[in-house]
Amino acid sequence: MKRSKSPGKVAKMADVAALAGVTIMTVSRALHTPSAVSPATLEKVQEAIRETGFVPNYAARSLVSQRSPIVVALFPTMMNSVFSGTIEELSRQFSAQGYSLLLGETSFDIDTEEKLLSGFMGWRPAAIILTGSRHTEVSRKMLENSGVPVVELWNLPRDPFDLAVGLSNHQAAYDMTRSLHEWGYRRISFLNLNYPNNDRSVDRSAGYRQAMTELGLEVTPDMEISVPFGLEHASAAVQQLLKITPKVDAVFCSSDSLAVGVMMGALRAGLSIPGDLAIAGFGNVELAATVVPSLTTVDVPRAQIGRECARIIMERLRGGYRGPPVVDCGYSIVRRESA
Amino acid sequence: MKRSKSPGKVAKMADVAALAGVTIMTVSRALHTPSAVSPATLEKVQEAIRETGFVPNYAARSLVSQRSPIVVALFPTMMNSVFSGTIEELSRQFSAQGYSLLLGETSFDIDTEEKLLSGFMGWRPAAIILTGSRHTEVSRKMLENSGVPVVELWNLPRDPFDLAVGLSNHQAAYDMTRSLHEWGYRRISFLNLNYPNNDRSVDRSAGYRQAMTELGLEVTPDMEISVPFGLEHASAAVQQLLKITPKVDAVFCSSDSLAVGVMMGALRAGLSIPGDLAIAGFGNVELAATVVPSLTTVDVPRAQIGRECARIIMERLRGGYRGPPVVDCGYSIVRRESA
DNA sequence: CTGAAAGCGCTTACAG
DNA sequence: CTGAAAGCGCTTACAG
Repeated sequence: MKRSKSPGKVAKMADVAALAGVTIMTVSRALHTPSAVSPATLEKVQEAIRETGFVPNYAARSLVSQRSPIVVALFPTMMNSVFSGTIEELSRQFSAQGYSLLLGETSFDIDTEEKLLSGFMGWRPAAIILTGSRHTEVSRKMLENSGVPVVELWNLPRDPFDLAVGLSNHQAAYDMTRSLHEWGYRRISFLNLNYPNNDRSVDRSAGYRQAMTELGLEVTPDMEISVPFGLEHASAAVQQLLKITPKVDAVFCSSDSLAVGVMMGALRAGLSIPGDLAIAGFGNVELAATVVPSLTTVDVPRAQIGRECARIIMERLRGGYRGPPVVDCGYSIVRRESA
Repeated sequence: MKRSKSPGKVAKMADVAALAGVTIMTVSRALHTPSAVSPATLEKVQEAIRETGFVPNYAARSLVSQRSPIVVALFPTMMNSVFSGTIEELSRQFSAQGYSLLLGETSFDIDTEEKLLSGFMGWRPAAIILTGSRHTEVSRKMLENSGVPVVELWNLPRDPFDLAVGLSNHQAAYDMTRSLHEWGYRRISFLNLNYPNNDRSVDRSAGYRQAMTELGLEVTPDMEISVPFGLEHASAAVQQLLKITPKVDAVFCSSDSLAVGVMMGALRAGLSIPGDLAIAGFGNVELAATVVPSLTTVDVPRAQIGRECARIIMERLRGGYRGPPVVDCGYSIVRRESA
């Protein structure tokens, strides 16, 4: 082990100041407003910082300045490239502004969300980003007490807690269902995730149903199938799809992950796609364009959602966000081979 | 907006103490050593905490206690379910111990790693988790100065910076190459990621080469192909594979993501798998078992890596890790339809 | 079982 | 352009 264990010798501002022959005030200024320090002094201080390897202590800084460079962001899962795209962008944007992202994974569960939130609250985050708009009462209380900007992602809530950035899941699902109809499919089934507090799922289901009703297409109870998150569940759902009578000719999946699972299950069952069964997804993840057959899906601007979210938070923190509380990033239908 | 903007009214310990009619010392004790407080007082304090919605300020706590409940973890990408599995487990383990994970994404770049590290250092993390064992000089300096446990994941470095948890990528690639040979393949190509500082890639390539040499199989320069991260690049690599003469009968990919990309490119080119081209991956992500044809791959115990990492860090922090600095979590060859 | 004092490492105002 | 003082919200020792 080449490590020289050296506990306690982490440089603090006083060490830098001593080395540079100034007070800590000057070091602090050299860090924050270098223009307010004479060039010669600045040089000395910077040299001392280099030599000591000094990194300011954020705990001390945020305690006294009453501002925290932390933004909390909670997502249902990180195993999904739909969310990863947004996370990546959020991370990039906030890093550039000097903030760190404290990420949490709720597993689609609002009680887990509450637990994570109460743990993260101790950091007095500058802003809080959540997925969806269903939260426990305790969570709402904490968010309210915090007094910081709260952004709900991925949907357009009628009554946002504070701010929201996303798309109309209802409208997108409605459009995709109508598109499938336009492309000639009539017996359209809907495959969903079975998490009750997932407002995206609920809205997509409603959009699907509204379109089906308007189109005069029947939706029997067996046509709406719900499964847990995970490829194998989606793949297994093909057996349920095959039992529906009369036979369905298309399945619209609430996520690309579900759609790929179904596609693989269908291929394995010897079905031809889209001949025997058309498949549509939601999200337009990287795999959707690559898989064979390529996946028809709803493109969600995940990077843009992250960007807009970061933007309105920064504007709010600087005191002046005057835009609408709910930002619509839109979506688009992408037709490929699977439907 | 139902939000009652209420800046500055976040409860602190003094508010709780006042409400409960005790001093902040007693509140602090009620939080940390409830058994040291009389039942009646404890009850009063807990009631006051509930009423005020008090959450302790971690900045203040960690400043005075000189310990931070933050663990920094840097990964090349979060878009990869191989890493997500480890991240999930790390997050679970550390949450249970009262630590928060500060996650960063290096994009396979050690300069980005350095930048993230210097930003996160200000939190005086309790431990630092990195992927791989190539780091810049500046990073090494910072890690050394920090004096905290550093764990390098995903490989078994001969000379770890401090601690390491992973598997032998060299050995695993060697085994897979020999397995492919055993299964009858002779012209085995290797598809890699083209990031120079990715020690996993380098080791896998070396393992492949060693096996090929031992088996007396030729490796011409065109048989080792490198592409950037991203499905489309892997898919496009099929064109290069087809140009190799004499024809290759198998391609061993340095990750499942690459393998799935190649598989899709091959299917699209009308090749039959494994008849025209056998494919093997590395990682055993969820998709590997589901995709058609299912993917032969190297199973990497990603959750176990996270668990072991958390375990040795916690033991070290409690003063007594006496195990080996490098923990081998092993791997296994999983044969499926693609080879 | 409870409390008074000191102080963690910085930044914020205010002087000079 | 530089510095002396106060204090952020807690925990750590030490008294009682």
